[in-house]
Amino acid sequence: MAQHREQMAASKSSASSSLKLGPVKIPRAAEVLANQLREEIVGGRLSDGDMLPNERELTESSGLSRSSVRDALRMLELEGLIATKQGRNGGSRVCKPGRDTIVKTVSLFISSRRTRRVSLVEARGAIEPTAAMLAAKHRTDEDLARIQEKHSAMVAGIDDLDRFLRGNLDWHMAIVHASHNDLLIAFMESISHAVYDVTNDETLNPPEVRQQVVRIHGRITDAIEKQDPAEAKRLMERHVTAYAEFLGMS
Amino acid sequence: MAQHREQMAASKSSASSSLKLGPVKIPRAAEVLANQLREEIVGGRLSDGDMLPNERELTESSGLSRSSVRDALRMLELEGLIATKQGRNGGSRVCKPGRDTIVKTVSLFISSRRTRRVSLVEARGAIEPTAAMLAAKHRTDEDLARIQEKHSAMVAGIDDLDRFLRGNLDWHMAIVHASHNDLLIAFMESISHAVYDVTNDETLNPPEVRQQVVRIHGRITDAIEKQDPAEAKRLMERHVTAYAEFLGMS
DNA sequence: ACGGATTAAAGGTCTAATATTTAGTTGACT
DNA sequence: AGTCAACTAAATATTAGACCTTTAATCCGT
Repeated sequence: MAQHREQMAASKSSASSSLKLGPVKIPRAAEVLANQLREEIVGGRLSDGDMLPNERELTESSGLSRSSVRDALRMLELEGLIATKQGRNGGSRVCKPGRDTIVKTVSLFISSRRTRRVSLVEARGAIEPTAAMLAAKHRTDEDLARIQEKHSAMVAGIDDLDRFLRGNLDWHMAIVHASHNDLLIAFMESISHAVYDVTNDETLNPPEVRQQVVRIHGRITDAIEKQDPAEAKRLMERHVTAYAEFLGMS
Repeated sequence: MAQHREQMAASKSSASSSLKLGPVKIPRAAEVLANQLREEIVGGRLSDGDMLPNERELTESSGLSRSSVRDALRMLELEGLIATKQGRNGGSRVCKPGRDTIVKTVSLFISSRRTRRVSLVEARGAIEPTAAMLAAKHRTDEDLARIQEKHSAMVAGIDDLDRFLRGNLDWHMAIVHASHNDLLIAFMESISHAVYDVTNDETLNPPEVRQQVVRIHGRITDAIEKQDPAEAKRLMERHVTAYAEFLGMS
C-alpha cells in the first residue's frame, strides 16, 4: 500500500515555451504530515494545551507508518510546538514555542559561524538602547528592584572578574527583561552568552574600566527608576558604543 | 542488548541533608547521539563540507538501532547543521546553519504567540537605525546600487499599495544587508515578513503618508551614499519612530 | 564518443515486536 | 477510613529487519 510520491513524468506534450521551473522539492512523508499538523496549530484549530491524537491514531488517519508519524512529531517537538510525554495519559500536547527555541538556534548560528566579536557588539548595540528606553517606559517595581539588585551585586564584586562579569550580564539582562518585549528579550538572550564569553578576559576589563562601567550603570539605573526613556536610551547608547570603541582599540 | 537508562534507585542511605536536585532530565537515545555529533561539529573536529559516516556505520559504531540514529540525524538536520542527500554517494554532509534556520524559528515564535504589532515595531526600531549606520559605514557600491534600485521601484509603485509595500520591504532589507552584519540581517529577516503583514492595510498607508515615507527614504539613501553613518542613523531613527507613533494613534 | 540499460550504494518507508515509563486501580494491612 | 505496595493499562521509546526509491557510477552496444 501507500505508494506516495508519484512524480508523474508529464507527457511529452512539452509546450516548450519559456517556462522556467526551479529545482523540484520532493518532500518526505513525515514533512508533509508535520506541515499539516503545524498548520493546524498556528492556524488556531489546535490551541495551547490541547492534546494531539496518539501515535497509533495518527498512523491510522494519515495512512503513514508509525515511524513517519513519529518523525513528524519529533520535528514539531524540536520546533517547540508540542511537548511529548511518555506513559499512560501521555501523548503530545500543543504548546507555544518559548524563547529558548530561538536562543538555541541563534547560539548554534553564532558558534558554528564563529561570528566575530565586533558583529556581536554591534548587534548588542542595536538592541540595548531601545531595550533601556522601553524599560524606562514600562518597568514595574519588581523590574526596578531586580535591576538595582543586580547593580549592587556587580558593585560588590568589582574586584573579582568573574563576579563582576556575571553581575554585568545579569544587570543587562534585567534591563532587557524590563522592556517587556519578548522579541528583544529573545534576541538579547541569544547573544548575551556569546558576548559574555568573548569579553571574559582580564585585559578587556582593567580596574579603571570597571569603575567607569559601574558609574554609568548607576546613572542608567537611575534613569530607569525615574522613568526617563530618552535619558536611559542616550546613556545606554553611549555606554555600549564606548565599550565597542574600547574593544576596537585592543 | 543495550539496556540503557538504568536509573538505579540510590540505596536507602539517604543523607537527608538539604540537597536540592531539580527534576532529572532523562535524555532519549537519539538525543544523546545528536549531542555527541553536534559536539563534534561545533567543536571543529568535523568541518564544513565533511561527510558523516553513513547510517549503517553509525548504527554499528553507536550500538543504537537505525531508527535512533536516523532520529539523531533528523535533529541535526532541523538545526541546520547537516544536509542529507539520498542516493548513491549520498549521506549527511556537515554545513553551517544559515539565516533561514533563525528565520523559521523566530517566525514560528511570532505567529504562534500572536506577537502584538507594537512589539514588532519596537524590535524593528531597535535594529534598523543601527543597520542604517553600519550600512553607511560598510556599504559596497553594489549595496548602494541595490538600495537605490529598490527606492526607485517604490517611488514608481507609489499608487499601488502592493507594489509600494513590497518596495518598502525590499528597500529596508537592502539596507540591512548592506550592514554586513549576519545577526542583524537574520533578526530583521525574521520580523520583516510579520511587519509587512501587519501593516498591509490601505488605511495604514494613506497617500500623504506614502509621500512622506518616500521623501525620508530618499534622504536616508543619500546619507548612505555619502557614507554618513550618524546622519543615516538619525534619519532612520526618526523614520521608524514616526511610523510607530502613527500606528499608535490608529 | 555517445546514450541507454544495469547495478550498487545510499537514504526513505513500512511492519511488527519488545521495552520502558507513567498514571490509575486494587487490595492488604493498619 | 487511610495508606502504601503491587498490579494493570495506556501511552511513548527502541529495536529489528525487510523492502522501496533515488541517485550516481559503470557497462555496453552502437
